[in-house]
Amino acid sequence: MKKRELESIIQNILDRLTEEGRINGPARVMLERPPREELGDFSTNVAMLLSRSEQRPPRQIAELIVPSIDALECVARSTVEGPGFINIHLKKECWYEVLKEILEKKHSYGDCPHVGEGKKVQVEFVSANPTGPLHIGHGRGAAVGDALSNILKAAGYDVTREYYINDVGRQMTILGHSLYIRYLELLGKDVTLPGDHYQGDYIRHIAEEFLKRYGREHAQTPFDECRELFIEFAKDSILSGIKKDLEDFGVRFDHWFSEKTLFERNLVEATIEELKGRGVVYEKDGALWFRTTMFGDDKDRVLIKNDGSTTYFASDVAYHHEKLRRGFHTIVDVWGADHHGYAPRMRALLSALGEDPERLRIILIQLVSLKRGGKPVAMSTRKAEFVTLREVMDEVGRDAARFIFLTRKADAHLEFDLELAKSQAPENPVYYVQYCHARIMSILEFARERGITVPDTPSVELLGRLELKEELDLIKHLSRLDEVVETAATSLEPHRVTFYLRELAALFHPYYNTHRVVSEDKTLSSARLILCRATAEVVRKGLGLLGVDAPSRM
RNA sequence: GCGCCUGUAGCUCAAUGGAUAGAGCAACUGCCUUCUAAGCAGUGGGCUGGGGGUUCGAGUCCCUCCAGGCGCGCCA
Repeated sequence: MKKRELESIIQNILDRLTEEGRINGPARVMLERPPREELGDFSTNVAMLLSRSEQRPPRQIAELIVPSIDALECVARSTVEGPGFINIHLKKECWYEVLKEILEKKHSYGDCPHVGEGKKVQVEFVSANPTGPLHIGHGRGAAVGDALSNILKAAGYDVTREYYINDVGRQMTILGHSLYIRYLELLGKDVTLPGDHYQGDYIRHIAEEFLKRYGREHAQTPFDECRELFIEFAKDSILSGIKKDLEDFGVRFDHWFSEKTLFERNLVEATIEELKGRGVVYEKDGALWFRTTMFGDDKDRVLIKNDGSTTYFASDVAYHHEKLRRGFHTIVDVWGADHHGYAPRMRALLSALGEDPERLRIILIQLVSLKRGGKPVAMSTRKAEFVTLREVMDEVGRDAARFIFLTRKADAHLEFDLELAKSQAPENPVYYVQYCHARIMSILEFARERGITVPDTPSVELLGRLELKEELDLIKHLSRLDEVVETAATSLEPHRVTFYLRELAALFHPYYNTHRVVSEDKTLSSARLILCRATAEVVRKGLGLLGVDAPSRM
């Protein structure tokens, strides 16, 4: 029995009672889980919600509803408790169908296509400037954005993953010039890298590549005559490094959107014209302003500076206009938390264009504080002392890194301890869940060797052998996967899946420890193997949503 | 000064406005001749930063104060 299913059954009961005039209704039935298991499998507060309009105490209303619920096929009993909760205990036979469903649907179990209904959603994440390698903070953004994309897809959305490349502007010039200086340095010239340039060693490495490709060809060329060459070379080199890092991290984007193309296609200009047409821009002090204060922003924002160049914000405006034009129902932007101040002006843009600002959903990724054996690791982007995603991946492994990034809400600070993440000790959370899967695979292998079969379409009699409380608890938890996917998708909170998986593993491990799956009792073994298979299926599915492998052996 | 975020067990964090607020780690005590001990069983741990309000009901919503973080450029 699935929550959603029972919900609609009980909704029908209330609609009928309303029709019959026994209550004034209408009421929306929402099922929830009681805090303690003695209180039943599900509960509803509908009587309490009706109390006001009915002018009666909630318990009285509840008593009126309960008989109809009690009469349902799958209900063992339902009771009124506390201030007016209706608690529902289901018959255990109703839970077995969950196992059948899992074995039938396999990898698609847990999907809930009715949530997204195929609506187009774009998730833009990472979008780090192509001026240096990805650091650990980008890694968190990548893990969150990618897992969220997986979850949205499972929830029935048509998802596009996009990376926005800031490949124009002053910092690109500085990047190119940094490479130029390092190149001259390699040629033995007496040059120094200005303080506002990129200091990292990676520029030196790029300079070596440049030297290999072009030799001494540009030893005498003034920067102004070869800037594009240096900029492009540095950018391409860094970008391909970023792509490689992300690929190794298990993240693949559908689109790499270049800011430069916005200008090439005149989209920045066109968007500004559109805003002009809507009467939300004005000139002041020689600059062109977007009146974002009309839509809840603190102050108006400049689009075109008094020197005639456009601002970074102007590009963003054009980019988001373009996102809307591409027909995305919802646009998800994953930003570093330090950019939170940009939210009001971006929402203002949607409002100004006559769109519902709710179509833009912003996820803020809080800082990762890196530790090593409990001691903080200093990070400063300026000095290029930061720890790169590559280093973290190499040291702790992809799975551990991704899983740990997803153990917290995105907007909560995350403490990432390198020692802990790479340790193969119990305190490492990723192994707890993966081990559950590996363990089950091993049990299935063991059973196979003994010739014990696991039917694909088990009979109810066979499943009826699963009578232990631990077994029913496991099944009930397995039944919740689609609820978790739905909530994670609508709230844009992938960490919910992580918590769900930990709970699932926490039900399986003790079960394994106290009861033998494979025993002399052939039918019982068979039934338990089905439960194991279903559990493994759900673990694999859940880890897959997080982008983490489910190993068969550990 | 203004705005946003955070404040929950010793530490790191959970908890669609629901009932007696939960995990993990750390601490302590046990369990491998068995389908994987990367596991399990047990023990302690709390005025959810303070105060007010909204309502049947608040960790959750509103106001206020306190503490911490971040943001407040014709920078990118």
